[in-house]
Amino acid sequence: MELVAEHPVTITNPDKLLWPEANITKAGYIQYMIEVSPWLLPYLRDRPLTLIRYPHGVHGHSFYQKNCPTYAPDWIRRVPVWSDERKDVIQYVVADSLASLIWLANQACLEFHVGFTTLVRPTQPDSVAFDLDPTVAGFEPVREVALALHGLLDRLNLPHLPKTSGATGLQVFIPLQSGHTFEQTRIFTKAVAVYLERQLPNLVTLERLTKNRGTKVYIDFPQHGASRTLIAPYSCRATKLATVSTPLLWSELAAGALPEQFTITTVPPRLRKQGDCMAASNDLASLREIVRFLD
DNA sequence: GTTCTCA
DNA sequence: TGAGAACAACGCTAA
DNA sequence: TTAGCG
Ligand SMILES: [Mn+2]
Ligand SMILES: [Mn+2]
Repeated sequence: MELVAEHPVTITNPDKLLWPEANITKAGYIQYMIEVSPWLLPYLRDRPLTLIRYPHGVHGHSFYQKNCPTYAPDWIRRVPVWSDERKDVIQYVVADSLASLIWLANQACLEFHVGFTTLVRPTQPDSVAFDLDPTVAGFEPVREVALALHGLLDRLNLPHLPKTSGATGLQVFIPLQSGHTFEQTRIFTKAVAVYLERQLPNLVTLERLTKNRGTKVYIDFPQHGASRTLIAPYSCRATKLATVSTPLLWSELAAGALPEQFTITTVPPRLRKQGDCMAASNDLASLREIVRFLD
């Protein structure tokens, strides 16, 4: 089976079930990519990809892939990035077209993870994210912590919005003006996390050891770092329900939205009807004043 | 999913 | 001819 | 330094 976008792509095993419980085949996954590409591609632009591949579906063996396979067609964009530890360059894939998305989907890349910088300004984070991870099943504590964080960021007059991770937690993003450093964002994220832990001691933990977290929500503020990544907005997750990392309105979160409501099936019609609430706001934050005060 | 290597 | 392996890796932070 | 984490 062959699909033609900017380039022709041969689809192998289009009927293979990648998400059996959700009844999503590879062809269905590619259809999702085609439908959401206008909203997904902007979040992948100029960002080296960390991919997670599931060649035999979400229940099969998986592996991370950073280096672009040598057999990829030459129109797949590769960007060399030096890796200190490996003492070599990694040829990262950067998705710059629908055809790239389709080719990666055929490779069973189910998850697309990206960092906080782009190739345009590789040392400057263009957003801050608070990663809220529940320790035990149940979304209500996550919602409660997120809404408290919302109140705080509102009082600081910083633009921000939530997105489901597609797994069990939530991320709160602050889009930044250009010119910030990771040193500044580290000071800020840590101060906010410590503040929330004090404000909600029964609900929030900053404890690194899982066994010491009890049933609290872990504010994973170290996840905001130079070489760290988070699931990209509108990327699928390798979950039973084929959930999607989905930006939400605060009103939706306050009204009881749940991560499992946003899936490969529900997200395309949502985007067609309501558009992308993350793209809708173009307000950028400056942390300079707050960081100067904290420092 | 695809390629490569070793039986 | 076919089975099996490889396909990432690092900063953070507490101890 | 390393251990444990994501
Ligand atoms: Mn998370
Ligand atoms: Mn996390």
